[in-house]
Amino acid sequence: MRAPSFSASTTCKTPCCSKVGIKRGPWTPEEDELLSNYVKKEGEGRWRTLPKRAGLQRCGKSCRLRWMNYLRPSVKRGHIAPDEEDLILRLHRLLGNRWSLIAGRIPGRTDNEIKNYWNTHLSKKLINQGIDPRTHKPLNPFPDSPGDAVSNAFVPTSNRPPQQPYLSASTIDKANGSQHQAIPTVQDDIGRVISEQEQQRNHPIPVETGNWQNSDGIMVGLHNVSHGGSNNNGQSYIIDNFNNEDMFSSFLNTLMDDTYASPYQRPEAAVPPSQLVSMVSPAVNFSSQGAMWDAELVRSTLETLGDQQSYNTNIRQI
DNA sequence: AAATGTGGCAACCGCGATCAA
DNA sequence: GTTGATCGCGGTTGCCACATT
Repeated sequence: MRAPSFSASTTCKTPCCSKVGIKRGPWTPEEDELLSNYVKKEGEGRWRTLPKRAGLQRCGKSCRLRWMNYLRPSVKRGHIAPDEEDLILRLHRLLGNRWSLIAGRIPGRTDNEIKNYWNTHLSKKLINQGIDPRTHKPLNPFPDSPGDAVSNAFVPTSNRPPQQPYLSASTIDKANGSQHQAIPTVQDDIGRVISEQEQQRNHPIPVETGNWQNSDGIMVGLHNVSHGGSNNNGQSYIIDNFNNEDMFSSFLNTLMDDTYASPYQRPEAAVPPSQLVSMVSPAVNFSSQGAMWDAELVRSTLETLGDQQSYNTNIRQI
């Protein structure tokens, strides 16, 4: 918590924060009430002019943050339940540090809360379990160990030099400056696709948080795929323009399914190659329509898992 | 009991994206 | 096409509370 203060001039360059006399620091109950009443009456948005209209000596950004992270009625406060924690872990593995996207799939939780929880609890927990919280891969220096099989399931190994850490594109960008072009990861691509989907719909894509059965034939028969995502190497992943939300949610759930995406709680659980094949083969079927699962990823995953038969049967001839 | 260290988290900051003029 | 305002996001800071020395 910060001590309350009034800014004479801040380092924030936006006009809303450069005003002299803007209050900073923790919010008082009176301010909360003013803001809460105003937003309930007038609705969200127009944050720039809101403070004046609501009678607050705060900048618009501060008002928005307070509303979004604390005052919104839908915000659920308090202890993060084990199932929420598992969901955060799986979504982070899928999406990286895209806190707003993760928060959009955990009802009542804010991006700030999830980010804080990750930084203070989950990253340490993973380290204690010998898992790199950035990459979700084992911290051990032997990348060919069996434990990597699960982690490699969604890592485009062909896109990056061997043993290079699985950093997000933005992290690589910042670390390298403009010297090197960032390599988009699968997390980046999936995050981008989800963002685009959500922008088209103007609301988050719902995701079931309960048990999800990875039945045979999932996504079989999915059509109307107009184009797929691709990285700098021209490799395609998935998948734009699902023809309805349920299919996209099913796909996302497929990626998050415990049987192959949650090694944290059940590290002994093996990934059945046949399950991976059933997961990816429908996407491969789409290749003729312009979208496909990265074949190299499928190949390397299945080969790592040592199931050449499934690979030969389901993938190679396509 | 006082000093110091650490954890937790609300709030701030700066940047990029978007949009309207 | 350009510019400026605004919004939203992710990273970071700084303060309080509690634990440890």
